[in-house]
Amino acid sequence: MRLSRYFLPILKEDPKEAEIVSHRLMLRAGMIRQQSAGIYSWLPLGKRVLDKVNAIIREEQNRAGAQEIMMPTIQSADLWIESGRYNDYGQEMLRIKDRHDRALLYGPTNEEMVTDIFRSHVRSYRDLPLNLYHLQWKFRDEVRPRFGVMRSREFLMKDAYSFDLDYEGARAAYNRMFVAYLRTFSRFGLQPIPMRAETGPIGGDLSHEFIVLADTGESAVYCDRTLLDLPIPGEDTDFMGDLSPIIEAWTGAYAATDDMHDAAAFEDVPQDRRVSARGIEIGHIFYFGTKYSAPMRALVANQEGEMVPVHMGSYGIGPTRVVAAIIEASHDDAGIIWPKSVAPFDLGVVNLKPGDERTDEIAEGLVVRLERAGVEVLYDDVDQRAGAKFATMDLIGLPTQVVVGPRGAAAGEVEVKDRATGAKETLSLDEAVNRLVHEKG
RNA sequence: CGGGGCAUAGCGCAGUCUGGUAGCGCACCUGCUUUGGGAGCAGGGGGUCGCAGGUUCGAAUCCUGCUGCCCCGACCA
Repeated sequence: MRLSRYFLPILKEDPKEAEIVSHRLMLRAGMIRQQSAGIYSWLPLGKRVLDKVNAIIREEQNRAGAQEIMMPTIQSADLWIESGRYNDYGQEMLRIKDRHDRALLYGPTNEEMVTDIFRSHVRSYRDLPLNLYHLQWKFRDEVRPRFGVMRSREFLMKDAYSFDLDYEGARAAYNRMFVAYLRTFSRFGLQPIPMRAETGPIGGDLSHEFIVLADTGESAVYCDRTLLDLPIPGEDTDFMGDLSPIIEAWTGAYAATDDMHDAAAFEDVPQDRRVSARGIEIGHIFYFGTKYSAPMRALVANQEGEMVPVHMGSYGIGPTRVVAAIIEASHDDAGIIWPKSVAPFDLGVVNLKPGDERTDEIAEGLVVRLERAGVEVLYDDVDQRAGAKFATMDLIGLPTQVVVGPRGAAAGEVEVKDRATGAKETLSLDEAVNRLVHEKG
């Protein structure tokens, strides 16, 4: 992609409304635009990151046996009246009337709807376990949206919903999502810490929040340092097998958010292992049993032929929030530093002197070779001074920058710079291509 | 929802107190020079001053009402 043709409205100055670093950098890097309080458009650069995040989520959900569906944003109030939540949910629910004066709502979550889908198609325990997930926009009419997409009113949400015959089955489903979450967040370059959580309005009695530590986190969190060193379950994890040893390892040490904190229990953690920090919640998983299946009569026949309500769980990740969390965890004074897995482009090629025959030839040849090899390249062919180009590249945070200047071009050399470390290396064209294609691989 | 604040060009701001034909920096367009860390000079384009009323010969400025947005707190993925 040529930068001269790319819609990247970067800002040199800090927008005054942005208080936290991720919000500021997302606006400055031209990733998002606020349309209304807590409602954002995603511009090309931001959209690319969001797509990468979603792709990883899908891979790991599918790996864990979940199946993707898509449910509407607009729901009928009827289902919510049935579950009893229409009155309970309160002002956060955006309620709408259609032209026939029928009560609709913009979905804040989808337990009722997925339960309806389930009950209308599944009759037997033989069809279980089942896990359906979707990625969809949700709306919660927060009293005070803030921090950009970290706490917006409209936000993208991946929600998975599991259906099992009994508690044991549901527990296994919960464990599968638990492991999938560890893998997912790890692939974002984040270090997830599962913490026991309150179940809130979703209900239920088994719940974990996945927290990443960040100075700007919304809540105080406390945990045992050993959790920071646990190995992430590998790609070869057998999701059909017994995952409980993994879960036990990850839930054995102390970890709690502010509202669940037990100061006395925390005292039992050796002093040098106590971590007291701030955290961002990027995922939340619940087991809630028959809370919805019972009132909504989502019943299946068990082996004895009795109709029993299914045991359910729900498992959320907010991709839009995740993008902000990644920036909170990975940036410096110059801008964003994307982990390779979610970077909007693999690398940027900076042509320091567009219009110079030799420099253009080297830079464009490099771009073509890299793109043919499947590398995603943002090619800065804009006629600007070097300083401005470097500042832009640093701001948007592509993991690697390849600088092609007239001096190096004459010698057939380019400079490869690592955004995170700042390390620069001068390489021949062929060396650079080999290296960069290999790193992408 | 309690408390505080802001609204003037794409962005950041001055002008409002004390009414008199709307300004600065960045960005944008043209030209020349410049060219390895956000260039310089010259010229140029762009604003119903959030909206609606009112006062006045005259309102960005004074008065009334409304709307939007931000910050602190309570609440939340």
